[in-house]
Amino acid sequence: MQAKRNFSAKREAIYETLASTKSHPTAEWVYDQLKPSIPDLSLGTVYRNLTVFKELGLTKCVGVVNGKERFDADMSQHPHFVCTRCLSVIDVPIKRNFVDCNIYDYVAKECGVTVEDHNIVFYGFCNGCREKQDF
Amino acid sequence: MQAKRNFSAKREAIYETLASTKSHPTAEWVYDQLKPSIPDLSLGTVYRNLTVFKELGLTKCVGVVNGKERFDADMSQHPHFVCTRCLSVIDVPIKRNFVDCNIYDYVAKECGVTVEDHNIVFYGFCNGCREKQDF
DNA sequence: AATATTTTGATAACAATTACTGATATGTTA
DNA sequence: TAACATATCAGTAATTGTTATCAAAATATT
Repeated sequence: MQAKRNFSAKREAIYETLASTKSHPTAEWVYDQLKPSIPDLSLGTVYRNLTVFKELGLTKCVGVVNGKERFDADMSQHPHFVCTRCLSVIDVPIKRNFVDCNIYDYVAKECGVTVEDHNIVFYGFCNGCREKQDF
Repeated sequence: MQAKRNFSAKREAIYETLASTKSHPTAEWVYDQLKPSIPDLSLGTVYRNLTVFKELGLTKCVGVVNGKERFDADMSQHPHFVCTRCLSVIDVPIKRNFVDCNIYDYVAKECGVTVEDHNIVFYGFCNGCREKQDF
């Protein structure tokens, strides 16, 4: 369990909303979730705090889907699947990492760079979308 | 060698610009490259044709870096490295694919989806950026 | 040549995100 | 407690990458 942070009520609410979903939401989705219970919440505040969380290493961006940044509070290294039909983003559960330090070293050597992180995204369509449509 | 396509002069020029660079440029970079030799080129035309190429399967988007879409005419499956300092995008050369059909099957089964494509991106800093700055 | 189709430049529209500003809340110090 | 400094915020304006519109120009077709 993480030590209590002295976040403002709104910052805490934004973080909790992000931490309690696996939907990898957009900033606007977080805003829409909280607006009913926090009527004076501003969309700018959501954006501002998502940036704060990124700086604090509490969240990361899992990519830009259809022009919208998608956020994740699950900082464990795991790939994602993006349904190119409904644009949902799904965690790919892994037993152990697809990508290990050897690959970082390989990329470092091949490209003449220092590797700090990586991101794996699969694309396709989810079963919900297959049922709805014929391909 | 690819058969001659009956592309318009501008479409051809845009494609050639993209095909002859490994910089994974933005739409605007392509525009800036061509503007001197094609003074009446419009930025909209570049965007329009980049979309056409995507539909024709001639190019793909390698991701969105700092809010800008980065394009690649190299359709072979290969990972990319993004320097988070200078935002350059570098091809990672591979002998054989990191990700094979077995992994597609694995993701399909674990997530209940159909996998059509994937994208691997490494992040870090390139040697140029290391030399310029102390970290 | 007459007509249809494609492509284009210029511009406006759009949408996601960021910047700004003054107000409010919170923390600190004495 | 009061006085001050700092952090956070709402509301709005500005910015920016991208897309849509539309009439003109180029090209293809008959």
